[in-house]
Amino acid sequence: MTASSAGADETASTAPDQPPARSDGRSDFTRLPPTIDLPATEQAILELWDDIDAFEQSVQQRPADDEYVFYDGPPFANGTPHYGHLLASTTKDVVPRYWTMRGHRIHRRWGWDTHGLPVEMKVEEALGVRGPAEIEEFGVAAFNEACRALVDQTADDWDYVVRRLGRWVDMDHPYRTMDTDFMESVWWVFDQLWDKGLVYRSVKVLPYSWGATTPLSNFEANLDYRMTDDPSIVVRMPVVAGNDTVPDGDDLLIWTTTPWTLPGNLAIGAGRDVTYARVRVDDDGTTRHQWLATDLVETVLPDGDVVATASGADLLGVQYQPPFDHFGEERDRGAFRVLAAEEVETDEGTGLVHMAPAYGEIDFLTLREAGLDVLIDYVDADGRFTELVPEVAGVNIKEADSTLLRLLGDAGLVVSSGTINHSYPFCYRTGTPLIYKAVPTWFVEVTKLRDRLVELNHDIHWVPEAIGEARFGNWLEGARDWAVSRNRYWGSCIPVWECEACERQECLGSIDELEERSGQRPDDLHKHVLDPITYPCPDCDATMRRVPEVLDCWFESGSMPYAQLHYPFDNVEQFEATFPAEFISESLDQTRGWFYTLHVLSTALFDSPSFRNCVVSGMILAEDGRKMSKSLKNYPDPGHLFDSYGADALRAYMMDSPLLRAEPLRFSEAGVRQIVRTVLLPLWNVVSFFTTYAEADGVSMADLAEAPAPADRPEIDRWVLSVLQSLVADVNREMEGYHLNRVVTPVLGFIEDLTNWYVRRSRRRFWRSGDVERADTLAAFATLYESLTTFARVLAPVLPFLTEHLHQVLEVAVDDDAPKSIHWTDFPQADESLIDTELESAMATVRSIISMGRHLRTSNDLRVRQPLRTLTVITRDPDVAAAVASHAGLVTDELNVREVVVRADEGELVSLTAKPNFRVLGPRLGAEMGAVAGGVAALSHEDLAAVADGGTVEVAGHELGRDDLDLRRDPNPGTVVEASGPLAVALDTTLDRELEVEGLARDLVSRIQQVRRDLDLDVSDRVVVGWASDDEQVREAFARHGDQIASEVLAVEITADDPTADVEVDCGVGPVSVSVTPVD
RNA sequence: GGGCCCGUAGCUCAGCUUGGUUAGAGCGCACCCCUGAUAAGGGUGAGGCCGAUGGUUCAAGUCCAUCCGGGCCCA
Repeated sequence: MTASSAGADETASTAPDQPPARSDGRSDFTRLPPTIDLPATEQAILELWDDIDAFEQSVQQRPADDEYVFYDGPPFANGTPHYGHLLASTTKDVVPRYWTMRGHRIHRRWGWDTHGLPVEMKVEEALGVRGPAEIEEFGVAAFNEACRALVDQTADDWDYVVRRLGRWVDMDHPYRTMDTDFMESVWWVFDQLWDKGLVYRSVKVLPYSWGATTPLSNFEANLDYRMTDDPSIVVRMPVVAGNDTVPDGDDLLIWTTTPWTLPGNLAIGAGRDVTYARVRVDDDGTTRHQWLATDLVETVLPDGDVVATASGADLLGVQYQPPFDHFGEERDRGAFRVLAAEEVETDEGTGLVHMAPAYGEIDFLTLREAGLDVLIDYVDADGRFTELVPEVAGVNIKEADSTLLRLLGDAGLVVSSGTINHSYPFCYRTGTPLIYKAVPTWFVEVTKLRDRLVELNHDIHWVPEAIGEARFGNWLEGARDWAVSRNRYWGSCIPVWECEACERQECLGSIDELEERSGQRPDDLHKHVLDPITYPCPDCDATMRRVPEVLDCWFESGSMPYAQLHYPFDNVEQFEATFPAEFISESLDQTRGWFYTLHVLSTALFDSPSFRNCVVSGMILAEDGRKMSKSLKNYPDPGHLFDSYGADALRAYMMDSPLLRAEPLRFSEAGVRQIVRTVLLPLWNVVSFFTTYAEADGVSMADLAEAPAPADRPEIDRWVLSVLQSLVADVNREMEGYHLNRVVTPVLGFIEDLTNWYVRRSRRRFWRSGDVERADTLAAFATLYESLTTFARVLAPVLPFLTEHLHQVLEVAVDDDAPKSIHWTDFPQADESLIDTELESAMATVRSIISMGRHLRTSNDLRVRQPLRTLTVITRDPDVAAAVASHAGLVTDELNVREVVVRADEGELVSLTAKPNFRVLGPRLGAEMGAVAGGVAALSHEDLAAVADGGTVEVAGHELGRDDLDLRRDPNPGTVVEASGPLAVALDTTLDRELEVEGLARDLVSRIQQVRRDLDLDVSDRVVVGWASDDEQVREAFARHGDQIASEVLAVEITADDPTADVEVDCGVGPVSVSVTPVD
């Protein structure tokens, strides 16, 4: 796959009409075909990297004392990689590759998130056990070992994909959250929080399955929603201590679908801003006044009369009589009052919310917010009422509904009663209805850290910036305490031991501490190993047992900076030298995930952020705008993309997308294909072009070394080198700012400049048989060589494969001292001395003139081969005039005109018109803008010409100068003129015999070249051309332009009236035949 | 329900921070050119009530409000 100089010998050409090369005439380069099999090339590069140990070397070659720290955010070790992972892996590869090339040593250690519910669920499925009860019956030890085995076996899929993508990361020495060292550090982290008083145990209202006698995760709770019938009742609660708005004896109406929670009612929630109505109802001769949200009067009390309204705020504090009076003593602690609740809905129910804090999270939080630290839980683990509610003690809560309803009815409290058919969660394992129930839970007191979290967030450079301010910042400001315990099995354990008798609690921070207490030193810290380890209570000598919960696996992810190094038990110096990380990157969904937990833990432990730069990427959607879905098959298989287009294309496609601005991308295979067509193939074509002519011309590295210095090269060379150096400066600036999405677009622009302008304009200079100076040829080769090698390095982080291939072909193959991989080289730094902004802008002007000239040719049906006399550029802008003057040859050549002239006055070709410069005049004129705009439109060409020359004109009482107007040039009717901005170009379309014959000569060249191609001649083969024609113009063309034709088609001789001329060619004139015979 | 984000040409996206009157690019499409990069290359053209409505302003794709559709996270 790499070019070797050995194969170049036999094809070196020695053109007879050229001075001998100063080298031995042999090229160091071997011609490469214009087509390339990108996937196959990438495979070969992968092997090359293995052979030279490219990744490891790229790290080791950089100084150990100049480390750049990157943290890998671990993927869950289950399932196979999807596009989100490919995106993350690309970002996590591009940035470290760049900073490596900038001279830093970057260890890139892969991480595996091994714990948590997804793994457990998979194992449950595989083992055929479902839910906690069955797991415990099956045996926690066996279950956990099955989880461990599953994690071990998922690594292989990843290995292939990550390698194929070209990501350099050490997967042989990953950190894994299930390794004992990692888990011990997690203990240490937890113990630090404990010592700082940031850990407490409280309760959290969770989905609970009485069938499985266990709380479930939200994920599990969502697994089995069913439509089901439940009671739907409205109950009145009489006011016993009202206020100015709500008199004693009025009723507050609440609605519930869970009558079993009514005995637990401790408060009623009202929305402060909700409007409530006092409704008079006459029922069986009794008149009642009942309160509910105004919006719901129609629905709940259609026969009532609204007699008053009040806002929710007016209801607060009103005391009422609960429907079951088992916990009356709670009134002294603030219960049975109307409290302010958030998010009160008024589209169903009554707008007054029944609150049973043990059985609803909102209820719990609302009461706590109001300072009511009360919790009544009368439901046992099996879902039965306890003795706290004697009427139904021992009865399943759902089955008690009818009894409770009857009791309420007897008490005259039921306002309405019916059933509702709604979606309700069921236990995915036992099929029993889920309830919400307060469960003991461990918390980290994040609220105490909140201010510091917000402050330290200001030290983090977020890309895009708004994420840090808005999304993450808001989240931090609203942070609540973090529930870190899970009632599960496969995870790090909460390292708290508790005395059975006296409830003494001890948090252990290391295995050493465990050994001190218990005399045991386990080599594994999973639940099934730890739970049997007990020790006597230092206070009362009873047994200390570990609390049963495991840790939220996000706690481990957030502990990763410490735990991956087994800090503080090992690597203390290394940790201190490398914390916090320079760079991390994940997608938007990690705002509340990894980004958050990293930040919370490092703030708590070290009062520091844990990362300095964070690139947040968007979510990848399928092409139809929906989520990528395996069942819908609405996205291409990554393997198919690798095989069809290669990893470089996929990488560049993702980098050059809204994803790097944290916006969603509709993933499209066509987009990947487009990268191949617009980036990879054109770039490769240039390489092929270079090697083809370097070989044909026998250009060697020694020759390139003799090329003129850049400052002494032709303008087109200096231009492309200037553009390239500007690009280098831009790319460095954007990479330093982590704006990865701003890298590919300017790169595309350079490819356009290089291929469609530099190579196209310079093509003849590479062709030694042409009539060009040796120095000029070498300047062109050297410029193109330098451009390609520099450009390859600029692109190396994004396109590691193709650029490596270029490096091998253009550098390694010709220079024994070249670094063996492009990824071992240094990233280019802009050479300011090569940047000539005036030249760049002059060239841009000239290109725009040429583009306008082409337009004129097209619209007047004049083929480019037909020479024309004159192109006139009309401009009053001295910069434009200067640009044309210094590039006149370029314009005449590109547009095939004899001369280009510049003039300032528009004459009869163009009329000046103007629009107001709104940006300038708007603020000055305000409402008069409209009148002035009308006046400006009516200005004459002469008025405007005066303004264009620096004068002024009065419009609607305002003096307007050149900066106040936006001058345009409109072609006058009947002219061949194109106008844009400060200039116009006019084409003289007059043809005469001389021009026509010259055009014909060019056509003849083109036709003869086609014959050469048909004969499969090599680009440097010499020929004898014969021709025969009676056409007068043809004879004249050969007579007057024969030398030129011969030179163009490499004819050593042209024979007129050749009887062997038998190839008919069509030049739009009389019949012509030619013959082309190679000579050797 | 809340926070953040997206909605511009058939498709994928610029432009929105800092409002300025002719809204750009690429792909696709149509037509043309070139034929010594050739299973390439170049040019030209058609194609848009800038998600909707209301507001601010001399002026709104751009700012504000509401709504609709989609996404992520949270409830």
